[in-house]
Amino acid sequence: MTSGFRVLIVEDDPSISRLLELELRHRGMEIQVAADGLAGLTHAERHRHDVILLDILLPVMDGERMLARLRQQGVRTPVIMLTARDGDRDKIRNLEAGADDYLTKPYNVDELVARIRAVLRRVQPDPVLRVADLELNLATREVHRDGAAVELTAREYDLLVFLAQNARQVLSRTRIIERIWSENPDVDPNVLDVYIGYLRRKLDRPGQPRLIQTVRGVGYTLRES
Amino acid sequence: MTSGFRVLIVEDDPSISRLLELELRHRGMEIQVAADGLAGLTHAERHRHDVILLDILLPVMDGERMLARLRQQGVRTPVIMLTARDGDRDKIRNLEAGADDYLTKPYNVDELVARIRAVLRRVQPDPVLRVADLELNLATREVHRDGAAVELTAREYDLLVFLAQNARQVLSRTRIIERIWSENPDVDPNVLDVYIGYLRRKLDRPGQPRLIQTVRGVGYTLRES
DNA sequence: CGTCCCTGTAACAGTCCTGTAACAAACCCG
DNA sequence: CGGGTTTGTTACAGGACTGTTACAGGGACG
Repeated sequence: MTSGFRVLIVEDDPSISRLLELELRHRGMEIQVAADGLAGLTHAERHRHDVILLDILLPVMDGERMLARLRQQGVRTPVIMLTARDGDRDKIRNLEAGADDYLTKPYNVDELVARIRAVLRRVQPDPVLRVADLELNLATREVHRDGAAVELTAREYDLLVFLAQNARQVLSRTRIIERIWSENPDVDPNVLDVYIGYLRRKLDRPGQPRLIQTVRGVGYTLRES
Repeated sequence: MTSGFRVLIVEDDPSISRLLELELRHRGMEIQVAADGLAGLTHAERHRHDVILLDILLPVMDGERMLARLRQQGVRTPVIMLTARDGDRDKIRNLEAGADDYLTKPYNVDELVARIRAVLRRVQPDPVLRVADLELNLATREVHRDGAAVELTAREYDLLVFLAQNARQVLSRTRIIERIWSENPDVDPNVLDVYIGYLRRKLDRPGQPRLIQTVRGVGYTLRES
């Protein structure tokens, strides 16, 4: 599977980019789209992608120049060129500019996916939930805060996952308790405060902003600032 | 976290729609079913759904036409196409008509649920209430005035939301108190003035027009000028 | 069968919100 | 202009809500 991969599509024809977007998203990838070379460059600099699909013919800044700039700035994200042209000369130029592969029109989606996989040649990453500098590996149940491993008990972990899955949302005390203590829905509600306390003690280092915020009279929320 | 979502299924084969209905309802979603495109269109126009599952092959009006009409009328509800066909041509056409994802037969319910969640996650922006330069994020309970974050207590927030939900309307003092102090309906009515004062102190910067207006002898109203 | 650690309860401490009260200001109307 | 009514402001005490710690029971595991 290819799920979890972040793909940047730089393509000015919406009917093509939209199709690619849908297809790749359908296969579980996260997609961003840029409609010209400059926007693509900005995107690529600001975010980390696993692969970039780059059309040659683009307004504002063409694919070749964009690629050249990108490499010049040390961005090594693999690039697959999308092109109508099929001449050897162009292929050579693209590869010299730092492309990793290319695909000629008309695009066959299955072939494209195969090439993406080939280019990545990476193991499927575990599903990871990230909020600020918190990382929850949902496959291994490992937890890291600011790179440091954190050991959690089952209850603590479930609670943290629920908070992280609803990051930024304010979750009411009752909703959290219903969800995390569903086997025994009328536990002493104070147990929630206790476990929030456990999590804070394990997650927050003095000096860092505290990750779990109290919203007095309502509940709790997990957020950055 | 799919509970509470409203799903419209447009599918003419009862054995399929019934199965989907049971499965999704079992997961806590609210289901409506329409058996042809025209009925589906009517449903979709009359009610608000969180996602529409749309079969391509339908009597009376096929899925593509229904989708096109829907989009034409400005309905932006996410649509997942259910289809037996798997050709690129069809995909392109659906995409252009405004579909958000698709699923090919035979349907796997878990996959369908995953796609529903994905679509909801992608599409659903936080519900935000805007009045003039005031922004209330009802999901995160964040409040901004003219871009600046404002910290409110629970009572203050509830009061402001009520005012904002009825912006421009003049709300009588009794109505506000009945609503916001419903647990204890015979508080000293002065408490309302006090809390209006708190809100003004936090929301208004000297120089800005004051957001909450007094309507003497009646109550208060939230409006622009 | 024993140990260890997780879990939930309980009791207490601390914080911050809330509503009251008293007074000041603004407004209305004669 | 002046009295009366309505609204605004401030200070404050009580209390609701949250945080913390200690501990007993019980389950998992060897």
